[in-house]
Amino acid sequence: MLPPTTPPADTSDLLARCQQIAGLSLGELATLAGIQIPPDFKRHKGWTGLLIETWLGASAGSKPTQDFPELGIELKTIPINATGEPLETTYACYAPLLIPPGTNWENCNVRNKLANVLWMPVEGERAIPVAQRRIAMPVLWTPTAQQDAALRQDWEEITEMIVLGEVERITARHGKVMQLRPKAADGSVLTDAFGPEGEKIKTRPRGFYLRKTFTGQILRDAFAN
DNA sequence: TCCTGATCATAA
DNA sequence: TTATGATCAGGA
Repeated sequence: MLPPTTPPADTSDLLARCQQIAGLSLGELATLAGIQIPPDFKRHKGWTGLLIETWLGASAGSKPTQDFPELGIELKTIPINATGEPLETTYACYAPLLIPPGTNWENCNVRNKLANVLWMPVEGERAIPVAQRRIAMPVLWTPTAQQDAALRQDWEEITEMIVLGEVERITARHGKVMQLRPKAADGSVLTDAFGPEGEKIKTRPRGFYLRKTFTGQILRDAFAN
């Protein structure tokens, strides 16, 4: 078995590829793809995501679009424990701090990113050697009306603060299901934002993240019944 | 123990 | 510099 060389033709093709790798270990998939296996993720934080991308035929690169543009689907690998609960929050997307006029929940990037997400849960407990961690069953998710409303509420609260020049007051405690946190190589990276008096300020770049309680519910719902 | 803020690697 | 892929790790 080798990784695909073309993008999936359609959604069922994509799901078929997921089924092919479900149950396999990261070590098996990496070896088959000719990819080196790191001892841990201290210096390889996105390794699992990139490995799964190659096995599903996602277009590489760091474009602010979905992983499967023609299918309108975003891929997210998510580390889980033995109970199937998320071990980490999920990065959604980069958060613009100079928000163009006319931006609203309906047309914002984060909603577009989360409209259709293919969740690929992967065993992530640090006690399990990287090579032995297995891929779980995929979950193709679209927010319910309730979930969309919850995301919208958090987005509007956070975005309003950004627009009002209060980005420095936003902490990870804001937002019931989605939060804003630093997203950069380190604390020295700065980008433009607005301050309280409408002046330009420099601040750490931020990203939107989904809380574990939220993603945990998505996974639980998918396997309920 | 868990969460927030910090951090690591890479591409264009 | 922006943006992708995320996980790390120490203080609350």
